[in-house]
Amino acid sequence: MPVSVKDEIRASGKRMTRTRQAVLDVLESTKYPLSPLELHARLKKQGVAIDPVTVYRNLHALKTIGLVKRIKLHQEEQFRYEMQKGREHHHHIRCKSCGKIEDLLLCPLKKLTSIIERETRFLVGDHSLEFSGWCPKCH
Amino acid sequence: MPVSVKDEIRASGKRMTRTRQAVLDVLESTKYPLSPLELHARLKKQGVAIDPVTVYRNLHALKTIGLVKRIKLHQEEQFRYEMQKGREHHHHIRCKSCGKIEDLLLCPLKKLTSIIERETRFLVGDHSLEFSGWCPKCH
DNA sequence: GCGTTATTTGCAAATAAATTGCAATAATTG
DNA sequence: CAATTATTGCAATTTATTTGCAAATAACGC
Repeated sequence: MPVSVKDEIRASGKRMTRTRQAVLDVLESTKYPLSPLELHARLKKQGVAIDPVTVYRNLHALKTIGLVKRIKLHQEEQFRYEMQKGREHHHHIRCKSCGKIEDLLLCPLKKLTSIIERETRFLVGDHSLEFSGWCPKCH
Repeated sequence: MPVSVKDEIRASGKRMTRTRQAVLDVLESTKYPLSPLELHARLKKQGVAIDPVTVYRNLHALKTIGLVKRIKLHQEEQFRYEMQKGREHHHHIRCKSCGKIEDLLLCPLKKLTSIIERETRFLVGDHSLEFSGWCPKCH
């Protein structure tokens, strides 16, 4: 049987709360990574009473468990979060004009790790790749 | 004859000042991108009297002209700046443990633009790629 | 060189994103 | 249902960055 999100939270010693569930629901239903304050704004619009600090803390907690991933797009000032559980490895493209963000499912980098490890003597753990340009509406 | 940095600054209507020169000198002599406050700390250590705000403003101005590039590594909170003029297209690798940053001269992405443009209907302008892992000292 | 003018600088203050302390609240366990 | 421990909200703090404004200083013409 599949391990539910709630099970994973409980297994880590954390609890499933009303606000935590609401944060997860928004992340699950959004197709691109959200900043903590964007996420808070959505909850507010839905009528969910929650303090911005609580959003920050929940995202941090969920990241610690590995349920969500924190990313920073290289033109932006804030962090963004997206669901990690059940999602394929992917990257993003962001419109320089309107800021629209989309997922990219391709990844040309899987074969590259050994080359980089040989060149730099680093042990490679992760990578981030981001494209930017202009979305269909903006060009 | 080659166009000097000072020429480019003058050509844009800006001026070459003592502090601007000092900021450029540090950027030219550093092999990895610096945050504004790191850069300010180096100047201070060198005995250059300069306000942090002036570092910020100079970096902004130099970026506007295209002499320097502003980047954000995806694990970090602050922006970093590096010389752009005369530098090859490159990416970075950052140690998850000590934060050490190195340049990577390879770029496997040049051929990918057309595939992404077809898939997303974005017009691709730029990309950023970053690896993270553990540097030789940290593993 | 000297004065004029527009850019640049330093200081103080303002923003914006994220974090922390603490008392009150709410979710689990027995 | 009571006891324990995680979580929440609020206020305050920290960190990175930006802005307003008066004083300082490059650059240009004479």
